[in-house]
Amino acid sequence: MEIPVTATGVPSAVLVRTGYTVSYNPDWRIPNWVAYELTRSEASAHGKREGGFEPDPEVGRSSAENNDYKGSGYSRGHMAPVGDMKWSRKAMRESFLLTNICPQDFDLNAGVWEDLESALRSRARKYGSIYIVCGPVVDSGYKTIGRKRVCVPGRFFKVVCWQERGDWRCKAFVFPNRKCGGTFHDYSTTVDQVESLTGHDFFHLLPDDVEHRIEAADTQGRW
DNA sequence: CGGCCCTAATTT
DNA sequence: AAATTAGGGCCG
Repeated sequence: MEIPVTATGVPSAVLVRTGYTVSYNPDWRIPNWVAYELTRSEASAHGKREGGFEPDPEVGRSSAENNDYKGSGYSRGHMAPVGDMKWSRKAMRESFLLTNICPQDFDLNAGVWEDLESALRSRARKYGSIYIVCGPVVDSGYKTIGRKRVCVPGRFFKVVCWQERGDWRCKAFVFPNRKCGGTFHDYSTTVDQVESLTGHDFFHLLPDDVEHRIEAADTQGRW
């Protein structure tokens, strides 16, 4: 359900992990998207943050390295967050692979981005499984950092869908890659808009009429 | 405070 | 060289 159809013409190596699936872009050295289902029990797990950032051996030389991020002015921002992987030590460890990481502004990472992650865990605990996809929005002429020329995204998206009282619902967000004021609600948009920005097709397993209806609707304020 | 990170120093 | 420890900054 959560696995998108990747935009055509975009380099992609799909890697299936314990807690998430990633479409890795070997040219950009960052993911195209990261997708996973977050269940009620997974979102209820808690424990010590454990693990360290490391290159992904599964993609060989195309992996970003820690040196690329060092002193770059950007943090190593998780796409599938550690906080959503605490139900398994292996899943937690795998979340630190640099194929799951993007150069992200420090204050965005620790600010509204983290806030949204936390809010989604709450929703999963309250309503059951939710399906989460997130990743970068890369503009032409993007900046890079490090020897491996790791792409610095201009924006980040996060789209989610879930079933509530028998109805499918979804929400979408886009954040600029810098300190974002306000709350994550201020960055709400439509799934259609994110599809337009990225070229990916989200939640394509939904019945066509449902997909068409809810992905066009801006659901701001309606959780 | 706990959570997202960072760097430097120290140990092995 | 690699792992661990200690300390710092920012956010909500």
